[in-house]
Amino acid sequence: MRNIKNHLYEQVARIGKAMASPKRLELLELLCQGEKTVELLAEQAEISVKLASAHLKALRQARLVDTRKDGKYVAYRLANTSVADLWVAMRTEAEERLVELQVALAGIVSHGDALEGIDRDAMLKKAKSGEILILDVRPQVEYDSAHLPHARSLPVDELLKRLAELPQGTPVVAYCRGPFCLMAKDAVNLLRKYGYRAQHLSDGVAEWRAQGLPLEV
Amino acid sequence: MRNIKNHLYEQVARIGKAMASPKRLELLELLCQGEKTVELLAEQAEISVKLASAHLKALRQARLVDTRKDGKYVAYRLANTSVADLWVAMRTEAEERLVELQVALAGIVSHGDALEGIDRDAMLKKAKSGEILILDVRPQVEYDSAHLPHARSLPVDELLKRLAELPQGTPVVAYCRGPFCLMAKDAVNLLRKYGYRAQHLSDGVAEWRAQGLPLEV
DNA sequence: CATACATTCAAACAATCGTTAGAATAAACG
DNA sequence: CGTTTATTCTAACGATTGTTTGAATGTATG
Repeated sequence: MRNIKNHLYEQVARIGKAMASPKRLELLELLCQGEKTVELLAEQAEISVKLASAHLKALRQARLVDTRKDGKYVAYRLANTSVADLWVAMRTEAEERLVELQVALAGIVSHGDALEGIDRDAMLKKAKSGEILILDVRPQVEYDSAHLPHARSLPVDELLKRLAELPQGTPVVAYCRGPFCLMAKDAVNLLRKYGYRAQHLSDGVAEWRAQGLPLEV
Repeated sequence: MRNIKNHLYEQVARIGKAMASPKRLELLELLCQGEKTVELLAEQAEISVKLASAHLKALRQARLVDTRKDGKYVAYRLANTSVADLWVAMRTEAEERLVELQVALAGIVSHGDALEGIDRDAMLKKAKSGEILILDVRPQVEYDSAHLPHARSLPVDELLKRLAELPQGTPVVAYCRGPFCLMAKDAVNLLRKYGYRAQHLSDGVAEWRAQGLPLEV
């Protein structure tokens, strides 16, 4: 009786343990942006390939991610979009409960920089009509994997040299991988320096989807 | 830059770490049933009071639970119902992903015993009209804290001696703390032995609420 | 077939965690 | 005021985890 119960909770704790490491959470968030190789994940999470491999193994043992051999490479992807939802739920809980996190987040976002208390449907409508421009500043491959409706891809690395592509006078809403990703914030800073009206949206595709909103592929 | 990011993920990992221990998960589930003292939690989770206290401390440091001094006792409660939602989300993910858990759960529930693929609104309607009887077999105090609409309290310990209270011929749907709790299953076995038509519902109040369904207090 | 390369495995270390036992608080009650 | 009872703190241990290093696997490509 007690043994059975222990076993049940131990199984759930496997999921918890997999999500109990900051590095693994970062890897999960990266995987929310689409399938990636070990090497790419290691680079983007700024850890060694070996360490990334070890953490990915832990995630795979908890069945949160799956692998696919692609020639020489091993591509990792989320086992299911519900894993992204769980990540978003846990991060949201942390944002609500942990003052330290609130402070840290407040520290990196300047006032007026972020779009808050948004009506997302209204935003989409404006984007559709061209009243605003939604800019996906993540790497192109992540945009290709999935992106917000009506969003245009313009990776933050290329933003400066491709500024001319942007319509003058149209307010820009930039987004990236989510609230912990600083690319959109950087993009907004740069855009403003060049005279654009720009704000960033803290949502990434995972947050968007978790709210039941549509995505484009 | 990297330090900031590390700090952000570390904060979220605090929530993950708190939910990475089977005992703590069991305590969380118990707290989903309402406020409880350390002693009661220790008893119900079948661990020492000291260990319960240590685990509760960890949960409190992750801000998942709050305490309230009640005279001689310290009462713990969930910091918010969203914590229960997170527990349900994580458990659901585990049920979907982990074969070991599926096997274990299948092993404890006999065929035809559980109510599956239910229309919950239809069930409530039947309960309201008296066509079926929803039985809350948890301890009375947990029923008092919150329970399913139209449910009647009849703790499993008292079921045998209070059998007479049940209307003859009305099918019974018993529920308890959730899918990992075996009280409803026990109740169903006992009821059937005495000629009642009975099935158990794997939902507890946390699962019910997580689906956005109403509760009574 | 041999080489290069991506990835994983194995071993090792320090750091952290789960658990128990013993001491310390802190509040109620006689 | 001292005793009892509930809870927490401290210290200690063995077990587990995160990380690095070096070796091993497996797969494309020349």
